[in-house]
Amino acid sequence: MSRPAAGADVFQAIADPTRRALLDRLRAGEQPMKQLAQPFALSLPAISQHLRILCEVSLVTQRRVGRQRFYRLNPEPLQQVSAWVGHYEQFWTEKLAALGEYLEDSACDET
Amino acid sequence: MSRPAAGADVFQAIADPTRRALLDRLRAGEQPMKQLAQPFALSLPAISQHLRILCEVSLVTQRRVGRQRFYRLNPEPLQQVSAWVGHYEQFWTEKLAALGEYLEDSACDET
DNA sequence: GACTCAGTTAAGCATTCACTTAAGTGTTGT
DNA sequence: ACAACACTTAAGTGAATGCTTAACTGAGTC
Repeated sequence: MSRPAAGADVFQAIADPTRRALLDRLRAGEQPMKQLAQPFALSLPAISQHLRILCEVSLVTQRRVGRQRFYRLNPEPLQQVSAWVGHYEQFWTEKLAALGEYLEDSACDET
Repeated sequence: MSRPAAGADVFQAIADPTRRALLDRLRAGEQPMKQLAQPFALSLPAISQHLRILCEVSLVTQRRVGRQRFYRLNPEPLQQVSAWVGHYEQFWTEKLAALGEYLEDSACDET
C-alpha cells in the first residue's frame, strides 16, 4: 500500500508534528481543508493523508458541504493520552516537593 | 545508519507501545536492564535500543553498578505532552457539560 | 589470565512513513 | 454540456523504524 496508516493508534497519530499542528489549528473551530492546509509548506495530498489518519483514530470528523470538506476536532481520544500521562504527574509533583524540602534544608545549612 | 533514532522528540518516543510499557514498568522503581526486559518477547538488543531512545529524550537515566546498568524513570519531559494535551481538556469538559444539559432536557421530554 | 555475565554496538533486513506528482471523483458555475 | 474547483486516491520514492543475529566491551569469577 502507498498511503501511511499510522497504526490506528492515538499515540502514533499525535507523534507527527504536522498532525499536532493540524489539531492545534482545529481548536479554532471547524474548517475546510484548504483553509486548514494554508499555513503548511506541504502539498494538498500530504495534508489530506494526515487528516485521514486523524480521522482513523477519530481525532477529527468530516462534514461535506457542497464541494468543500469541513474538518472538526474531536478531542475525546486524547483522554487516552491524558490518562496515561496522568500516571506520571505524581512523579514530577513528588520531585518538586522533594526539591522544596531540599531547598528548605539547605537554607538552614547555609552558614 | 542502522539503529533507530526516533527524532529526539518526546511525542515520537512515547509513540511506540514497547517504549510506553518500559516506562510503565519503570514506575515501580529503578531496575537493571535484564529485569526490565524480562516480560517482553523481544531480544535484549531490541530493548537496549528502545532504552537508548528513551535516554535521548531524557525520559530515563542510566546508572552503572558493577556490570549492571540500572535504569531510572525521569518523567519531566512528559510535562511537554501533558501541557499539549491540556489545551484539549477544556474541549471535552465542555462536551461533557453539554451532554449533561442534554440529559437534563431530555429527561423532561420523556413522557 | 581464561571464562562467564550484563549489556551495548554493528550490520543487515523488511516494513512503515511522509512526501511527491499524476490521475480520479464529485460539485458548482456558465 | 463543459470547464473550474475542492478535494481524494493511486503510484512511486527516499528515509526512518523496529527487529534480528553476530561481534564487541567491560566487570566480576575461577
